[in-house]
Amino acid sequence: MVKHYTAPLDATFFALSDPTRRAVLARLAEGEATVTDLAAPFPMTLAALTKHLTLLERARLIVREKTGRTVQCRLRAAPLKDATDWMATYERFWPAQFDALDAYLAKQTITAKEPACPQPKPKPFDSHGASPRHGNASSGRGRTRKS
Amino acid sequence: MVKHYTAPLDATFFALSDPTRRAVLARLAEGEATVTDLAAPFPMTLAALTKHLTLLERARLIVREKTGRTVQCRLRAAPLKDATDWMATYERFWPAQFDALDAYLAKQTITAKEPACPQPKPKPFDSHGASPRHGNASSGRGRTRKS
DNA sequence: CTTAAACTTTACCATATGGTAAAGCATTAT
DNA sequence: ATAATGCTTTACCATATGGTAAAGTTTAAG
Repeated sequence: MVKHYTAPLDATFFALSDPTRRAVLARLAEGEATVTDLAAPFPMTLAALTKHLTLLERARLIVREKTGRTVQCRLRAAPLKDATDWMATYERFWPAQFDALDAYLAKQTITAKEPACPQPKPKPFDSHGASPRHGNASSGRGRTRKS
Repeated sequence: MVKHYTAPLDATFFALSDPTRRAVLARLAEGEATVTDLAAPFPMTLAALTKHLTLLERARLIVREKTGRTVQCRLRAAPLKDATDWMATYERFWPAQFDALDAYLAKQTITAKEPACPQPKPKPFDSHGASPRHGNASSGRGRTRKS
């Protein structure tokens, strides 16, 4: 019944590939909640949500703890770090951007007289015409409703 | 036949949930390659790999361009930025960590004499070993706090 | 012209999702 | 004791994966 994942990242990325599950994580980021609480916003049965929770738990993104009749769910975001680390490997292929470190170094370069270090300009490999969008990028949070 | 994704992130994360596809991206990070080149390391038919490539293309993580008889595939990592941005929302729930900026500041504080310059690591790609377990210490991106 | 290469497409399969409905099971109210 | 809560589990379905084998298509060689 349960797919055999060859690597933890398989489960992590798969768990994140569903909008309902991402919304559940977003909700849990605000604090633990019961299964019924989590199910409330969605147009699906409790049974369906239980399945999603099982997947999230398998990916170690949440933990469920039964307390009497209810079940408290809590976020466990550690796997997200590994996933982010993996993606960071491809950072130099992203469209141009600035983050805290870039800003920090840029500031150093500008204010400080010393030309810090020759910035390793991310080799433009291709610059794939993608627009140099900056800011957010449609982050999750907004529970993408599926109906 | 093709699943209808409610959001781009669905396709991105799903594409990343398979070790073969992650290995393909790793290979493409070293430069474009033909379908046959990409298929070589895997114990599966070309037809099977074509399916993976179709999924990757659907997620806009690669582009295929037919040149004569062969098809060149190129990486398009832009979607990874959106995915990373989404995960960054949960950074405060990660276990204690150090990223490039932390390391930089720590170094400044501890050995204030060092010629501060976060070296761009050589980027050790796990050659499509399907197990991207490189313990990369989170490369620093992540600080992408919007707002 | 004929054949081989390099892919893609088309059946076909087995399994996992994503859902629902209904039955189970503790636990808590009444 | 009985009924209602809060989940989970068990069929059951439809669809998408992940693969294979075999046929189809271009394009390049001989």
